[in-house]
Amino acid sequence: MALDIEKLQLAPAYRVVSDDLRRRIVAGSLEQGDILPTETELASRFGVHRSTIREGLRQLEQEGLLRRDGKKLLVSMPRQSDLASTAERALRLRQVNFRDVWEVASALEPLCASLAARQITADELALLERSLARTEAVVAAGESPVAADIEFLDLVASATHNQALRLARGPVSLLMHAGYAAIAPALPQSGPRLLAVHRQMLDALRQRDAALAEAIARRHMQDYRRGCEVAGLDMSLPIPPCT
Amino acid sequence: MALDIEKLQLAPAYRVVSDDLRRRIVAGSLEQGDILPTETELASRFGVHRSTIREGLRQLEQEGLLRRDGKKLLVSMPRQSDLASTAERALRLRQVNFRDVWEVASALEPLCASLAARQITADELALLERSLARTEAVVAAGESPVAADIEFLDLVASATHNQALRLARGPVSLLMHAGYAAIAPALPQSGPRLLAVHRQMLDALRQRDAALAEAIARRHMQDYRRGCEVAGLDMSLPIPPCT
Amino acid sequence: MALDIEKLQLAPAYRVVSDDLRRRIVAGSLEQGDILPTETELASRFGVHRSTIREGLRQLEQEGLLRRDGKKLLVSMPRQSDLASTAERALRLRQVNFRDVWEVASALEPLCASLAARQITADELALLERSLARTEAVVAAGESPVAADIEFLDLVASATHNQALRLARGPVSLLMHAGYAAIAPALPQSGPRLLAVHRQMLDALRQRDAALAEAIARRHMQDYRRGCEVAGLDMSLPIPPCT
Amino acid sequence: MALDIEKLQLAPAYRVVSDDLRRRIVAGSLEQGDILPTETELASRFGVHRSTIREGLRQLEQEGLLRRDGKKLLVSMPRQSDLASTAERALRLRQVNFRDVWEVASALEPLCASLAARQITADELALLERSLARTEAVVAAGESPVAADIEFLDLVASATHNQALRLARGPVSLLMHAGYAAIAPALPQSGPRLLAVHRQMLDALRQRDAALAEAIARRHMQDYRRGCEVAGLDMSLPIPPCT
DNA sequence: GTGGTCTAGACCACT
DNA sequence: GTGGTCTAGACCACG
Repeated sequence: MALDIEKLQLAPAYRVVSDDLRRRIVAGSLEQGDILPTETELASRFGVHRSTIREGLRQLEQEGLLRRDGKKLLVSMPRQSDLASTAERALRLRQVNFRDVWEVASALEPLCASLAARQITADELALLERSLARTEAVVAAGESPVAADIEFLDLVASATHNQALRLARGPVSLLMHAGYAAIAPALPQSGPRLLAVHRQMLDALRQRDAALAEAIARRHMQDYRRGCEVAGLDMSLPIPPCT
Repeated sequence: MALDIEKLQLAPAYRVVSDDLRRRIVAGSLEQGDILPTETELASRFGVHRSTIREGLRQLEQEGLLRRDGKKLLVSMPRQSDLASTAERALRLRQVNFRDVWEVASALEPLCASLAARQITADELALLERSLARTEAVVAAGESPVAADIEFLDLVASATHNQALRLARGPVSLLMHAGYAAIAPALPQSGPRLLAVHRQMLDALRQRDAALAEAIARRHMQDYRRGCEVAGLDMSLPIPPCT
Repeated sequence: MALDIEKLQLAPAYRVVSDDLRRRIVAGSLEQGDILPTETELASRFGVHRSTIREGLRQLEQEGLLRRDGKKLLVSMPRQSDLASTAERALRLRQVNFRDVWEVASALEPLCASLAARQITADELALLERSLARTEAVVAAGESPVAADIEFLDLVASATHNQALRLARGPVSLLMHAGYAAIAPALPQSGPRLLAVHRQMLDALRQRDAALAEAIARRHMQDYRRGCEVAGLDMSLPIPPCT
Repeated sequence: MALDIEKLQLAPAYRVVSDDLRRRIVAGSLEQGDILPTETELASRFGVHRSTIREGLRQLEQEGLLRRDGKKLLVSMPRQSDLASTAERALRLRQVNFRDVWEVASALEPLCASLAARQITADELALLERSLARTEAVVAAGESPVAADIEFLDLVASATHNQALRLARGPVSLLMHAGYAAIAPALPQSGPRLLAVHRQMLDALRQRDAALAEAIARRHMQDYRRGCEVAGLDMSLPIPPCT
């Protein structure tokens, strides 16, 4: 009597559902923008209860592969911003400090600038110009230029057309934002200084001058560090957990 | 009779639960490794149904703040590897190409090397030595050195003690891995070459020579690009969606 | 977007276990008398908890495919007697009456006798002789001959080598037993009368005289009915639920 | 000091539960169709864990005294069909052959017919008429009349109002069905022939002619045997173990 | 919220 | 050590 018994592996129904749909999305048999059948329909197709379907869909939504638009359930790409905020939260929890973030940003932002100078389109230049105009208004009004800087840098990053780069700098950008917001009030000059940098960067990009753009970005990052020193901020301090 | 009725809390009960627990975790009153009470216990403490508790816990699990070990529910930090694999999947779906990934890696890996040279501990050096020994065995056996390279670089990244950097390079590392695996079979010299780089890097780190380590990392990244050329791989090709 | 989704079929682990083992038994890869591994061993082989194994084994035990002998778990055939007692209980619950049982017995016992006369072996004849001897002792002692009659008739039924017949008459025999036991005390002659019938039957079987054996069985059944009349028993009364 | 110690209660808790409930059912304090409290409720009433309750309930379910309808647990009688299928499986495992089954059926079906002729009600006659009409349609369509024959004979058996008889013939009927299904395709005349027998039987029952009904049933059984001969089926072959 | 299922671990009795 | 029993708690699917 030789019993050759295999180990059982039992996947719960909701995981079978989510795995099946994920496979179809990744494999391309469900394309971005496709509308899924109703939950009831899916329930009857899979032969399980609607709750089970919902449990599976929940997972895919959180992965960003599905998105709800009104009542419709659309196949979608995970949004860079969703991933960024998740990562940002994780980093804050791990008590990442300003210096760590700054170090990474110092590597990525010049790369962004350099690549953007090579890849940027006219449309993207126009977007940057509009952003610059808004920044001028903000600075003229004496308001905090932090949000404006973030917007500008995000646009530059977009202009690289490098998804991996955008994804990598996403959370770093958010955290730099937080750090900058902490010191900006103590630096009355930060607004005009920022504005000048943005103008130089836009010029460099217009001229497709990658080396110049990169140098400006590098200087911009140095400004941050100098700002911290001037403001008396210890870069070893962790960025506080938000929320 | 004047009824002063409070505005209804529109936050669903499960969100109250998850927010409360998240606050305790973030505030440190629940520490990493702590075991939560049973769901039943939580349900009675919060005065809600167990299903509600479960819904709240689910949210925290997906945030990575809770982790199940067997039946136990422990407080935990989000794992870098989880975030990395999610991000990796997203990038593959967006059909990121080898060049994009390589560009980012070329910025981050030298930074890793440089910082690691300054921050690495004796223990971490020992880990790298063991990794190198394994790589030697793998290369001697003529097996693929891809996994060994990944392991080595991950250890270097850990030695920076920079969470932001580790998180940013996580998905990039996974994708480089995939790209390297695609070309390695066509490059019989890649094993010995890799081994030499690892040895040089370990030496540089031992000597705390940041500039040298950075230079080696830069050269390592150049090797990748040259490998692609030799293997005839078009770096504009998207990395295929896995799984 | 054509979604061709298969219905999920999720078998619980304990059913996978029982189905797997049942298949092996029915297919013959586990033979009657084989000893199964311990529950703990099975649990580790299947990769599930012992409780899950027990749940699966329970099913097979109740089907009669497994039997416990001390600590050992043996592969076995379902026993006719188990099925009979289950059926007997069901019939009592449904308040089956003496007449119903008698009617069925009147059809089956003569058939038993007839077939036994054709199929009986020497060994079986010997068993019947020993049974007859015990009956003589019982009757001589003035004890109740009910059990003796049951034993004799069961032996005759066995001698038909017809499993379907044995199974069909099983519960009927048990209930006749109960009915007979109710009236026997009121019939002092029943012992000797029974003994005479057994002797005649044994003779008929020895001579392989199917017609005679059948006639004797028929008469035997008539004796039961007459006994009821003599004892003043209303055959429409239900046989009481036992236990 | 005299210690009078009672024998320990060796009955396990789950058995106390099942015995208690069985007693209530058999005694009638729980009637057929009554709904039991939830398992949780029973657990708290008996003061044991839910698993223990479940163990007890399982026993009663397998005895057929309880039945689940959706989530409800109702008191019920054991179903003849459950017992029949268990017995059928046992017989197949024991490799019962066609002849054995046929022999028993030859004794029981005529008895059914005879008793039914005496006991049948107007309602039951109407059911038989409807069954006959369906059979006519099936035969006219050239489909297999096997299921129709089973239905008709089961209705006749029901009309005897003899539970013992119905229970005894249950598994035999199932196995005859299997045997008939095996040969029916080879007998193009079997449909019309069957239809004629059903019509005659219905007439005999309408006229309450027990002797005629019995004779028709006897002939019907002979038809089966002849069918086997015509189809070239060896009646000594075992009916194969199903599933 | 209910039942079905699974895991985990414990204690006892046998042996 | 093995099986029998019991408790506890958790996950899952359904409604």
